Amino acid sequence: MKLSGTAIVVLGMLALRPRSGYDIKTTVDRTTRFFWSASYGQIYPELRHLENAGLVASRSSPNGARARTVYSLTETGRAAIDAWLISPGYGVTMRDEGLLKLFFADLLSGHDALALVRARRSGHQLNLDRLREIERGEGFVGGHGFPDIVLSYGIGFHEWGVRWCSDLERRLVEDARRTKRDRR
Amino acid sequence: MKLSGTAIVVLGMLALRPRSGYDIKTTVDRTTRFFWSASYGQIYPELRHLENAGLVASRSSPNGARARTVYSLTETGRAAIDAWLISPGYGVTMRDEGLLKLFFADLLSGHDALALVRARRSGHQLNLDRLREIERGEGFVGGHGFPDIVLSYGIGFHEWGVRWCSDLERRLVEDARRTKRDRR
DNA sequence: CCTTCCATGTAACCGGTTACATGATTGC
DNA sequence: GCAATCATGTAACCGGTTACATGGAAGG
Repeated sequence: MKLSGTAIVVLGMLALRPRSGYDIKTTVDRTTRFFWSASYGQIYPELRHLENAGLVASRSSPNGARARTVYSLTETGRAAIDAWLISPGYGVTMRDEGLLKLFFADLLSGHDALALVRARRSGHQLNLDRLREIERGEGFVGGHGFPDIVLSYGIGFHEWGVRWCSDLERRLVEDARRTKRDRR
Repeated sequence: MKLSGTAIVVLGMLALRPRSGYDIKTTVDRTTRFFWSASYGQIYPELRHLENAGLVASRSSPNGARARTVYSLTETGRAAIDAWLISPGYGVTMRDEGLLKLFFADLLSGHDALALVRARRSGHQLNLDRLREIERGEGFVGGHGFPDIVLSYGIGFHEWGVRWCSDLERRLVEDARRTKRDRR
C-alpha cells in the first residue's frame, strides 16, 4: 500500500497520541511545517481514506455540543508507520526560490546581486529567530527526544546559512571595491 | 502576470542563452535540479504558453532532418525575469522525508533510530560527493559566477549536514552505552 | 457582546510527475 | 549494427493549496 505524504504525517502524529484532525493540523503547523506541511483540504479526506483502509479508527468525542472525532492508530496503522520509518528512502524534494534567484544573479548588477544575498541572509535569520523562540519555549516536546533533535537541526542549518551569506557578502563587497580601484 | 515555477527556470535558462526545450531540461538536470527541477511534461507546454504570451520567441533550427526549435527571450521576457529577480519573495518549500523520519524516531528502538541518523549522514555524503564531482569538472559554469557560488552553497550545506549527523551519532552511541552501564 | 479558538468539511483549481510514443543522429 | 544521445511531445494521474462555509465554546 502506498501512503501519500499527508497520510504519513497523519499516521505519525496519531502514533504519538490519538487526536482530532484539527489537532493534527495545529501540531503540524507548530512542528513539522518547516519540512513537511499539510492542509485541512488533505487531512480530513485522508483520515476517512485511512479509516476505510483500516489504518486508523475513529471515536466520537464531543465537547458539549461541539462535535469532535478523535482518531487513533489500529495495529495495521502502527505497522504501516513502523514499516515506513525503517524503509530505505530518505528523499528530499525542495524548491528554493532564493537559490534560484542567486543562480541567475549574473543577470543583475553587482549591487542588485548583493541585495539578493542580503535578502537570503535575513531569510535564514528570520527562520533562526522563529526556531530559537520555539526552543526557548518548551521546544517541540521539551528538552529531549527526536522532535527537539530535529529542531536543533533546523537551528544549526540556519546558523550555517547566516554565516555563509555573511562570508559571501564580505567577498562581494571586497571584489566590488577592488574592481573600482583597478579601474582608477 | 503570474509565472509558474517552470516558467521561471525556462525564462532564466533562456536569459543565459537561447536554447531548445531539450537543452533546457538537460541544463536544469545538471544544475538547478537540486533545488528546482522541471520535467518535459511541463517544459514543452510552458514554452508554447510563454510564446503565446510574447515572453519568448521561437526559431526553427534543425540538425539535418532532426527538427529542433530554439527559443530566445523577447524584451518582454527579459523584463519579466528581471522583475522576478528583484522581487521581494524568497520562498522555500520543502519535503524532507529523512527529517520527518527523524522527527518520529522516538517510535523506534535506539538501534533503529541510530540507523536513521546514519542513513541521513550517508545521504548528505552522497550529495556532497556528487556536488564535488561537478566542482572538480568545470563547475556549473567554470570557476566563477553565481552558478558556482550556488554550487558552493550546496557543498557547504552538505558538509555541515555530515558533521551534524556525525555529532549526533556520537551522542546517541554514548547515551546508549551510559544507559546500559547504569542498568548494571 | 465580541473575538479567538475549536472543529469539520468541500469544490475549484493548479502545478507537476510518470509513462508512453516517436524518430533522427552520432559514435563505437 | 547497436547504444547513447538529441529532440519533441501528450494523456493520465495525483497530490496539494486556496478559498469558502458553518457553527459551538471559552474568555475577556
